[in-house]
This record gives sequence, C-alpha cells and structure tokens, in this order.
Amino acid sequence: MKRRNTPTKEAVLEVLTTTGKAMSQDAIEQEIDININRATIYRVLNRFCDDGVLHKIVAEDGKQYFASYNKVGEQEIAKNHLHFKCLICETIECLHAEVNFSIPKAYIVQDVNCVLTGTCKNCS
Amino acid sequence: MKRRNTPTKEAVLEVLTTTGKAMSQDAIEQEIDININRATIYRVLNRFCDDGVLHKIVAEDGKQYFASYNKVGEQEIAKNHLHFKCLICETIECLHAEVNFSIPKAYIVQDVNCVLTGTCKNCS
DNA sequence: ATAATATTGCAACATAATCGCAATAAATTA
DNA sequence: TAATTTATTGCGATTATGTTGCAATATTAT
Repeated sequence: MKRRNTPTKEAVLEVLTTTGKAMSQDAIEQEIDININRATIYRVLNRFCDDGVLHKIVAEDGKQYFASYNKVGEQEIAKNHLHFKCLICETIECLHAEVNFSIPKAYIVQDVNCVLTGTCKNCS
Repeated sequence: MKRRNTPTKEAVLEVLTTTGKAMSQDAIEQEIDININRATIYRVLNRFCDDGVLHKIVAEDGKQYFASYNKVGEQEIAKNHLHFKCLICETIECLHAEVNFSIPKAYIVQDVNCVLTGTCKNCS
C-alpha cells in the first residue's frame, strides 16, 4: 500500500526523532501542537513500525512506547538493543548496547525485548 | 498484614508450581476447577508477588504473566533471569540464564525485564 | 463459641488500544 | 487545472486488561 505524506505523520516523526526517546501515544499527543485523534496517532505509529521507521517497546507498565531508529545527530541504533526506563524522569531510552545471553541451542530466538529499570545517567 | 490460607490461594499456587510456566490471569482461571472471581485472582497473584513467592512478567502483548520461583522438581530460579515466549505453543518460560549487558556506569539498574520471542526447545 | 480482620464476590471504574464507517485530503491522471 | 482514485483521518463504539470500593464471608486466634 502506497504511503502519503500528511502533517500528522510529519509531526509524529519529528517529535520522535528530535527527542530520540521512546514515547507513548499520549506523550506524543501532548508534544504536538496540532490536534490529532488518538486512533490516528496509533495508526500512524503502527504504520511506521511496519515500514521499519520506528520500533515498539512494551514496558512493565504494559504500555506501548515508540522510538525512532535514527535520533538526530547520532548514529543509527541496532535492531537488537537495550532499553532503559528511568524511574526518576520517567523516560525510556534506547541504549547502544547489545543484550547477551546463552541459552540452549534448541531455542530459536526471533526477537529480544529487554527493558532495564532504574536511574538513568542524567538522574543519577 | 498476616496471611490466611484459602482454597483460592492454594489452587492458584498449585497451577503455577505444577506447570512451571508463566501464566496470565485468564489462563490460570481456566486451569482451576472451582470458580474464582477475576479480581480475586489478581489480588492473590499480586499478594504472592509482594511476598516473593511469585514474580510478574509483562510480555510484548502488554499482558501480565505470573510465575513461581519454584517449579516442582527443579532448582529455584534466580531473581534476574530470562523469559522465553514461544510463538508456537504460546507459553512463557523462565530460563535458567542470566542477562548480560554492558552499559555506562552512570546508569543504576534496579530491575531487568527481558523476554525473548521465538520457538522454544519443545517446538523447534 | 466469639471476636478480629483477612479474604472474597460483585459491580463499577479506569485506561490502553483497536475497529468500522463516513468524511476528508493527498497524489495521480486526464 | 479539474477530476479521479484511494490513503488517511476523526468520531464513536468496542474490546480487553487490570484495579478499587464496599458489603458479605470465612479464617485464625482468643
């Protein structure tokens, strides 16, 4: 399905690439000047995920957070990376660090979803 | 607050220690013969978590899964361990494997929530 | 047996996320 | 530029997960 450029998409993507953090739908909505419907934001976010522009993280609060692979002024983040949720500033950050583990080789790993919780470098 | 023994608690704990898997509230409810209210199951599960008997995992579906630290006939599982969600049999398993990562020391890690997705040893 | 209070069931509530459908708007074509 | 196609949006309704208040019940201790 062909994509079209809309103010909504641009606004959503702009917020995420600027902060470089993983944000929830309502946090994104608050950061955008224009009014965008909740359902629309979710659809835009999910479409970006399908297209490999964004990725989705589910935190221990059960909510979905979305983050760009490209933060402005930084290198692109790897597909398999860690996430850090700070309990102080309540942001979720993508870390340039791989997750390592050793499990029996009978297991076939397709995806890694790893969220660390604690105090981030700005708040410690 | 003192705890009391009830049929509900026993039934819930029995299911989880027998399977050794992480289960959601509705999965637990289905496995129990007697009828137990949804809210009650959640309260029992959360109380067990508070008491360190169970632990809670949030999977990428945003749902909570609960697992015992002690599976019958197996060694106790460590606090910081991996979880594996099989896409075939749709179970969540606690793995006897630690998560390793290296991040800047400014970060203070309090908790690790790591769920691998793929095909488990029984389904591969 | 009685009293104290932990536990339960029920209903209501809160929140996250999705979906159908009609209206709108972007991109393509004439 | 105008017309056409169809991707996108907004709205409302819906689903699902999880929690909470409150009265009724059941467990434990006296």
